[in-house]
Amino acid sequence: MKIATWNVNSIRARAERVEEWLDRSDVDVLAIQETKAQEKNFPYEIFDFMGYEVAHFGLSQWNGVAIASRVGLEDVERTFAGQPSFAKPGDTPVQEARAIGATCAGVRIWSLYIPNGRGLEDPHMAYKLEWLKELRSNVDSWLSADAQAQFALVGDWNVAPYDHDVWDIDYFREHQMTHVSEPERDAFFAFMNKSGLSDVVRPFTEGEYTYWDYTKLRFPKNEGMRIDFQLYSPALTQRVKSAHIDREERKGKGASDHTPVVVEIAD
DNA sequence: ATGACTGTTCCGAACAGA
Repeated sequence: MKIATWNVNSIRARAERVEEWLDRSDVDVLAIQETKAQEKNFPYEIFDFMGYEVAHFGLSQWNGVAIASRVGLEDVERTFAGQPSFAKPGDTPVQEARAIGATCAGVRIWSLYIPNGRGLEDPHMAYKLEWLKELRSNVDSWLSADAQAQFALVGDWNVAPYDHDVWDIDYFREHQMTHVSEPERDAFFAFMNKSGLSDVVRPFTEGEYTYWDYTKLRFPKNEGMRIDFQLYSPALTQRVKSAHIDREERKGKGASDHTPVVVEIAD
């Protein structure tokens, strides 16, 4: 079984590319982030046509996550327990469309779009860190209920865990950029070090990126970042056969700025 | 080429991404 995650940066703008990619990638489950669509605008027909069931969670033109599967799609959950809300001062707090879970062929899949911290001192950074903390508390409760649980947390984590996960760490430090700060990295590594999950893609793809900014010719120069991950529970990690990052999909006109990350597990 | 982006909203400037 193949499980993929892909931040598509608008499902409507990317409809044709998503359909073509599903056709050639032969994945069984695709976790999607940044659909940028409300429910009524989601192009369900693409997935019907390609033989996938799909569950979407979208509240506005921002965020939006989905899971498409051709091996079953059960027990869909929108938001995780205790998922933090965000509100601008004076506005009503809202749980944003950043997490959707479903069980596909016995594997619990979560498609996740971790908040962008925006700036090291920005209120969104505290939101991001709290969001990761609450997510990990769910992981701990799932594993304490069943140490053999098979689940996958996949998506756009908006964290570059190691210095070599960005093209030039000095550039990031000089510009006081997010994604590489110690608190963000601590929050990310806690999923491995404290909760026992595994980044199952890195061993097969070290040195590769998953994202390249549209500006400044970042892709042709291969000035990218590794920020999209698949983190698996211990029992699911045992089933991993291989993984790859589909750099080809970033090429050409009309590509997303992120590219798909694919894992194959034993049936 | 001495700079070079993409998307949504409801028609053009604001916002967001990272």
